[in-house]
Amino acid sequence: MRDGGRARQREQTRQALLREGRRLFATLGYGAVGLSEVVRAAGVTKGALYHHFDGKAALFRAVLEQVQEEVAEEVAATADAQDDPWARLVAGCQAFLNAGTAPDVRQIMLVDGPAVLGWAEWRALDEAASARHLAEALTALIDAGTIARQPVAPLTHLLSGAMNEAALWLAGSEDPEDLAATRAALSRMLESLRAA
Amino acid sequence: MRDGGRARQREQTRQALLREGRRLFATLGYGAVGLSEVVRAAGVTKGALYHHFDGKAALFRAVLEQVQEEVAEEVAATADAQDDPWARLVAGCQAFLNAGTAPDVRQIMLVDGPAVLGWAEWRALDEAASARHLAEALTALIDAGTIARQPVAPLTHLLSGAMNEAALWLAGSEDPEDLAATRAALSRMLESLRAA
DNA sequence: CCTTTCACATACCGTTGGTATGTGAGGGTA
DNA sequence: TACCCTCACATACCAACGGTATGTGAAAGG
Repeated sequence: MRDGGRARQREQTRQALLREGRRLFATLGYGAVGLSEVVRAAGVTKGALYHHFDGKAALFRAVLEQVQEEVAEEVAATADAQDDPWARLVAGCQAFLNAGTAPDVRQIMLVDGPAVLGWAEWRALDEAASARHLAEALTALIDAGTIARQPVAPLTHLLSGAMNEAALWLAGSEDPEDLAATRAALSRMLESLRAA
Repeated sequence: MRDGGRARQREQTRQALLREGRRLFATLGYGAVGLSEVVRAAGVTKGALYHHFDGKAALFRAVLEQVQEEVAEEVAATADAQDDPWARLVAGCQAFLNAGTAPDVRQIMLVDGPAVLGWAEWRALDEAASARHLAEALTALIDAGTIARQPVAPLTHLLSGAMNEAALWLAGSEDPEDLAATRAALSRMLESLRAA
């Protein structure tokens, strides 16, 4: 009775499951995490977990959505700080490179995501969260004549894949020079799109 | 006594496990495949599987190595048919795009691979099988002055990731126009590297 | 022919994801 | 305030799976 009623407690439990699930999925990987560990860390039982989520994969999906939202938000914030559409594209891409090197993002979003949910569903989530912004930015640049007119979907996937893999590599790299070199190479890649 | 001795039978059993494992991993995905299904399809028991492999992940690793060898061989063959170093790079990249759309390659090498073996080990295998060739081709082109001098590792990962994701997308795409558009976009990307 | 080895088969175990059922504290209603 | 229904879990349980320990019969070696 100290704080709010049932709804309060419900949300609190759900957040605890998401928090501990995310932490364990990120550190151990999806396959190596047992639900017993998750519920023990969250201070509840399996009954609570199955009351909030449909199963292990559903919990992971909820965690993944949360991670993707955070990444998309960070990328969008960085991009929107720029005025020029072209500068927004470049800044957004580099912001994604940064975000992708975080351990949570790396393991949950880039490594386990496609395998657990299947590539198609993972793609749908990624599309809704961040790839859509990339496609929109490219479309705007094409309409403005900055980039040669061409189908955006292939370009989106090529760039998205390039950044995903690069982020994965950078996350395991110790040489800080690699980040600068990758940014430079990515910039050159993007720059090549400007000419007709 | 009809055919060769033990060694013959041994190899036969091993190949049967690899064949059925590959088929099931490709169609159902690693997580959805039970070892009982594999051994039943191969006509042996779990004893045989654990006599040949250290476990489920080891079987998957052996299957993955086989898939990667095939892809690398196909890519190398296509590339080596070209005389010009630049033409070899372009032909090799497009051959990889083709190979990556095969269902086996898609599921085993691109989706489950990183999650099952971990990204680092998956990368090591990929490096040994195909990414090394890409890096060598880029190095040769840099030494020849065709591409501006720059670190090859970032470039390799950007291109490798771009092609992986593109292949994944193309595998699920129904529009045959997408393949042509992707090849065109990839060609433009590669072309952009020529200028200094 | 005898023995050893090898390539499996059989039987079994612990753990894990998932389910079915119990329960006690809200919280609306009279 | 007494009642009671609902909801947010806890408890108890199960089937299936990966993995292991042990048995076995045929092939190689002497």
